[in-house]
Amino acid sequence: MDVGDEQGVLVSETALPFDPIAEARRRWEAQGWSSAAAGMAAVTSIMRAQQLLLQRIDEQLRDLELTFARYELLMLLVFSQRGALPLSVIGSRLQVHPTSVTSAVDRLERQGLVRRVPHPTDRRTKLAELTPAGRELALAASARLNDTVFAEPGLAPEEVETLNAILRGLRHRAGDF
Amino acid sequence: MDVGDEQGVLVSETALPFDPIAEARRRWEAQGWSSAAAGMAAVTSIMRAQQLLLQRIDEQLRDLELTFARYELLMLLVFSQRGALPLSVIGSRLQVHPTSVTSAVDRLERQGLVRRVPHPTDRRTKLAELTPAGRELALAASARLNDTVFAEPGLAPEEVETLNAILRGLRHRAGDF
DNA sequence: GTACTATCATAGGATGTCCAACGATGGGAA
DNA sequence: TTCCCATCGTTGGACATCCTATGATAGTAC
Repeated sequence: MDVGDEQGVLVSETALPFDPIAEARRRWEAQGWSSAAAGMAAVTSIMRAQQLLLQRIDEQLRDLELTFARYELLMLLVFSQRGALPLSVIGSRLQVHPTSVTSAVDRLERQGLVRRVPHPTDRRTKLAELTPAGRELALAASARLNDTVFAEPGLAPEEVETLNAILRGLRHRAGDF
Repeated sequence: MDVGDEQGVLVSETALPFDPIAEARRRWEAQGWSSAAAGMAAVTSIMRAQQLLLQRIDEQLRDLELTFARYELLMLLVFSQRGALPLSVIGSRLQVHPTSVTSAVDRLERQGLVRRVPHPTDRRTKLAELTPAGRELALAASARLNDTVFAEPGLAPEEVETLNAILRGLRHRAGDF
């Protein structure tokens, strides 16, 4: 009769009666760590926001048997000229460790969404090449994510742009580009 | 002679000659997905910012044999009245799945930083209780993180507050509190 | 008072991330 | 040419996260 936890638990069952990050910040201040309190709150907020968004995204991708990590890899190939890129280039662009690329390509290959092909001149290098099924699935996943998450991320349009500007600076200073 | 990759690889070796997220946004626009482009950029930026911050934090915690997940759990106990909380409460406060709590407490217990003790009245429940070593290590880790990350997260003070306000709204609307 | 349902913690499995180490290949220096 | 070192991808291991399912206990409904 009542709502319960029909399908996805998704951790979100529990709404706290207060903001846990604001609470942590008050404790930081009370501890005498005032100069770090605001930064602690910001870092923790980013961690939590990432977790929330990732859960929303993965929930949308579940029927398609994709995750955000593999979706990002597919889209990188979709936007590449030949639908194929060296694994090392994929790692640089997605900013993940080489072993993460190997792992993701392993799964995508098992799903028939990607193929490993040799590099034309460098025998050390392998290319991940999109299959027709991979391209099709990537576009279907984009349509769904655009509608359900990206078009309405839970922020006002001007907040979205403010966030983009601030985080662009953070990424730049961290040496991303 | 040159810099190279002395100790930590940390993925960060590769600085791209352009902003990969701005590039993705341009492609979204070109694809006709304009209404979702800004949100896609924001979501991706949050993902990347989280990854960068987590790497900085875990790098600082490595000598202490801690990770951010276990550090957060320890600090939650430090700030609790009795230095002990039910595992279910820990899960609610940290917003993670019950199995993640079990896993983290397992490791902390193996490290001698936490003890499992029975709940006084509810025999289903177990409490994670801080040991003296756990409390001491949590404070040492806080000192280090305050100095190296939280006090200087890579953002101007007013950006930190803007971020906090925007992400507080996001978390609230997602049902966190 | 008994039966149903909810809650608590856990086990097992999947995924993604990192690190350390390895074999194969490429390229530059002596 | 030969040697040294960088680069590329992979394997194996650690950690964190989620999901599904399970057993034990608590609380409620009849």
